Amino acid sequence: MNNNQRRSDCPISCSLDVWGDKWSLLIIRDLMFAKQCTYGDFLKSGEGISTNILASRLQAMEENGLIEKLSHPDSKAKVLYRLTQKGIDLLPVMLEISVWAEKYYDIDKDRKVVVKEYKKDKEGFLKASLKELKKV
Amino acid sequence: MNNNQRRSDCPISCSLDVWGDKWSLLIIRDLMFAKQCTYGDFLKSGEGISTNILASRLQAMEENGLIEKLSHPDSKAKVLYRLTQKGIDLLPVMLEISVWAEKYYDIDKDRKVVVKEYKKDKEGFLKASLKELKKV
DNA sequence: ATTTGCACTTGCAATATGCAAGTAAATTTC
DNA sequence: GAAATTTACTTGCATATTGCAAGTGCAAAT
Repeated sequence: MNNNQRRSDCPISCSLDVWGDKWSLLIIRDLMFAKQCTYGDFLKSGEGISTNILASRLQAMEENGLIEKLSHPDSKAKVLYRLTQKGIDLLPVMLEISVWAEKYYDIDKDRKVVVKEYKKDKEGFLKASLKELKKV
Repeated sequence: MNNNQRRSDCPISCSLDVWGDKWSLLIIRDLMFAKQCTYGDFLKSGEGISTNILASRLQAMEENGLIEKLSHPDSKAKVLYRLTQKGIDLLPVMLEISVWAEKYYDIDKDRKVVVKEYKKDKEGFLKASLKELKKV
């Protein structure tokens, strides 16, 4: 799949090597909103990722330390995915992407509210959200 | 190529539809640093984009209003590419990506300096950089 | 008039994606 | 307790995208 060679030591390039595709950040998004997700939860997301791509992205992101697998308390058949600290640290990136998209595209109204709150007091919003994400 | 269908009205998804691949943000990066670039300048960048991919990305980003083409003052054979306001507005995204990468990867020391400056006073740094980018 | 530089295009092989169907273990249902 | 269902994947194959190398056409320099 994705061999883990860096293309350069540019931070943008490094980042794209890790999550620069059409799906990885959507998985991260789901985890940021829901905190924990099962494989099936990701499949249910609106964009319709196909199951083989989902499996390959989850594996790559686990190998790159963005997410981790946990055993589900309810059942051995289920797996819980969760963000690591490295994954949680993508929050500011996700929020700035949202701010940009909100300026130029029609986006979901719930997310518009988040953007508005964030813009009002970026540092404060980040601090509170990070605290919340780290909780579990 | 890239048909311009939205996958959903999620801001992350919208954004990825526009620049979510391994190359677009590197082109944006070059333009943010150099302000103006020719086709040949992009080809010379460290990551080694191939010429057909470069052409397709430039076209897509022009169609999506991130960049624009200008005639080169020196020669009719040359073309200058420049960021539009929409492209310039990706600056906070680029900076937060850099902050993330700087935390987890070994990055170029010049970029480390930029990250350090940005983190010291985000709003101030942004304001100054935006002003500088809009100048030309 | 010929060569060089610049911005692309084209052809083709290699890789990645998307869809549909399949598998294996764990759980639920009868 | 056997059979059906749920869950997390894997496999096969068609299609789309990428990457490499070579080619084209116009402008400018020699």
